[in-house]
Amino acid sequence: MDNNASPQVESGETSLEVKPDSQASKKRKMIQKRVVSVRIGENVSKVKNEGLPSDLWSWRKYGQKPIKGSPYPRGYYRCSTSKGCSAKKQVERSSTDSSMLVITYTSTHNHPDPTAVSATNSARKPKDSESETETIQDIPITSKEEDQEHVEQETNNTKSSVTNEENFHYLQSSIEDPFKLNMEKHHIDLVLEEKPVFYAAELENSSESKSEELDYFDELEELPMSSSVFQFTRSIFSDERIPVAPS
DNA sequence: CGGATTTGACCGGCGC
DNA sequence: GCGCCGGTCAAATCCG
Repeated sequence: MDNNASPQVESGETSLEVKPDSQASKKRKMIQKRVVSVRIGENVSKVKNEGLPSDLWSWRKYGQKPIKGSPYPRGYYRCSTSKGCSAKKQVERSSTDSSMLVITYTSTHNHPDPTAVSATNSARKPKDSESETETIQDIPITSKEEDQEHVEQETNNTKSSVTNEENFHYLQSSIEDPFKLNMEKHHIDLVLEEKPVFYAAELENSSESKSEELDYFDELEELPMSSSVFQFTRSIFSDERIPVAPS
């Protein structure tokens, strides 16, 4: 079941994935969302090092639904650390790049970092951060998308600094439809295994976001690697890699 | 036995 | 007004 890349038969939309219309549409109310693109290797099942900085929290999956336009389903996670925590996370796979993970964080935590109390910021727990891995293994990593143009394979090529910049802008501008990126066939040539390739923060002051702002800032503190990520991203442009988070 | 995960159904919003 | 899509809840199941 590897060549089955057309499970979009839930509504009768037998048409191809060529549906460049699901964009420019603001779904519901746009709240503050943070989209983090992470590139993973094929041996993700075993690689359980420090995943995402925000993954320190415990996530409980509360739903999963196939997304139109993507052969991979999207997993919905909720913070299980605290009962009153409204923090949510959405993990989905790239439609063209099965090695690319798109994690969307919504809302914020209402409790202190549980790991920070025991793991601080220099040591991590070799047990958590599995929610990510599980989601990955749940999806067939068999990248046999020859039905289109198998162009995402060459993504490993090094020397697309320009492309990187484009992607960067794209992500920053269109955070609500990262899929467009995939369609662009321009991927970031990263050589990382499980490191955030990109970090975008989108604040939407629709009407009244008073406490939310505080939360947002508070969250920044939760991400000790946020600065590192940025630094890392910049390094990519210089075709240079820096060892993040020493084991 | 408890907690987490899974899968299906239901609801809400938006588009046409 | 109807249909489509995304998101959430709830019950059942599995694992620790």
